[in-house]
Amino acid sequence: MTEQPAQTTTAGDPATARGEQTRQLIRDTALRLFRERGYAQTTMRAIAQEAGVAVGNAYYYFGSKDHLIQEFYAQAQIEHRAAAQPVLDREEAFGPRLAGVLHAGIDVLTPSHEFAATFFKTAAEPTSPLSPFSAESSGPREAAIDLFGEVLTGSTAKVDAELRPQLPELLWLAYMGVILYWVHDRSPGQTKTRQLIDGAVPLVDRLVALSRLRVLRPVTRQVLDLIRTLRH
Amino acid sequence: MTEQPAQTTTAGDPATARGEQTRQLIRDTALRLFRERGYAQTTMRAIAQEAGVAVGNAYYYFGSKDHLIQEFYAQAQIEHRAAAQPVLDREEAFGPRLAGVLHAGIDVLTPSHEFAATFFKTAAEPTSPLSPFSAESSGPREAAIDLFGEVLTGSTAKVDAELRPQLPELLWLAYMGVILYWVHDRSPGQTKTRQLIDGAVPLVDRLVALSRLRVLRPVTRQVLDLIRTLRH
DNA sequence: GTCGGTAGTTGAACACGTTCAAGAAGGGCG
DNA sequence: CGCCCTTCTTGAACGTGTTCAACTACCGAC
Repeated sequence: MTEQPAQTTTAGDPATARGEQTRQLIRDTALRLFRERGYAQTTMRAIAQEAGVAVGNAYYYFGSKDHLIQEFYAQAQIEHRAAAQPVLDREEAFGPRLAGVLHAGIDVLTPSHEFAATFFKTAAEPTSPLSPFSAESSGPREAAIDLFGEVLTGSTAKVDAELRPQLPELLWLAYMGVILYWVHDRSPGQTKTRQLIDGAVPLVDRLVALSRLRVLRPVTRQVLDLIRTLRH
Repeated sequence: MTEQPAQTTTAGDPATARGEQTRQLIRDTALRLFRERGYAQTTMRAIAQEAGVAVGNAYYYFGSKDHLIQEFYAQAQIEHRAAAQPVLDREEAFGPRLAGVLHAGIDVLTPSHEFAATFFKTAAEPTSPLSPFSAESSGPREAAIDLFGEVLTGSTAKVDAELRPQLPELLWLAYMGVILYWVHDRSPGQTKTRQLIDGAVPLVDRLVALSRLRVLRPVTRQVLDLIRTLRH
């Protein structure tokens, strides 16, 4: 609450300084209210009032209510990366690394399960900047794909040479599938999602290993060709 | 436009007669405007005005604007069924039957591509009655699953006995995946989606055939166990 | 210090989805 | 014909996300 005239955050912050505090204040207030009351129940007026600013001020920093969700995205991605670090340090085999990173992602999201469920509708709209496939989301998305790249590069797994460059993105896609399941998961504590991860990872692991077999080469190539055709 | 006091539609219509005409008028007007202007751009006031009724009247028949989408669902499912019939009559092999039914589904949806893209956001919300997984959508959903059941039962394909009962629902799930891709497909005429179908069907076909091999039995069983655990 | 311009801030106003108290229409029954 | 009850219809009013013209705070230039 006390005045903080000097920039105390990391030096060289590229953001223009003046409104940065207000921006963060609005963002933090919004994310807190989203968690407390849910997305639909949190009005822009409530966010503004709670943050002690005018409604229009929130719109100066965030183009719409939806854009506040993108802040949630970015933060979740950062926390996911941090939560995954111990796993990447500890595990060497591909399977445990993948499982660990997937579990870490769900760990991070769990406190926001109810809230996330309601807001994922916005993310699903293709034209929305909130879509995980959109250009506006490319930052967090690429960071996430890189994370799955690390799952791979740090592991002892031997992967088909053609498959390898595609695999991080495919694993990210699988992660999106896990999240889609998680969002719909009404089991207590989302236990089912954990079972999905533990059940699917060994299958993926086996599939990746099989992709190197000579007999399966044609199939592998067929699948990869299809994927290359389909991705943008 | 002329008065039509007597019930001229199929006799024994279970709906209460009085407001049925109004209901259909509102529904048809809404679906037309959705196609013409898009979902977000069509206001409830516009629907009411165009249909010549009061705004509140639309809410007497449809709980919300979203509920009008469910009408679209139902209609699309019926048209899909009809469009699939020739394929089911003509083809015998599993692959062509599946491909034909998938293409028929996209055929039916194509005129509404833009509109569908915007409204799928609502469908993605788990708590929404519009979710394809929701109880309220069980009618169209089960009809769709049955359609894929017909793809299977009418075909000459030999399927693993354990897999068979699960397969229709899995094929429907794959169809949902195709639609998800189609919604995001920005290629002219959604050509990419057609390529997805033509590329993925042979793989599914091969996979289904392989499921019977003794060597792959453990994997098949593992996958089926996982699915059984996960579905509700 | 004063001026000018940019960055930041305000809150009333707008369009929308939705609700609801009030009423109209219709039909069965005496 | 008059009565009552259900079904249907109305449109003003509410709360929401969003916009925007006006205003204020700050900072460098002279």
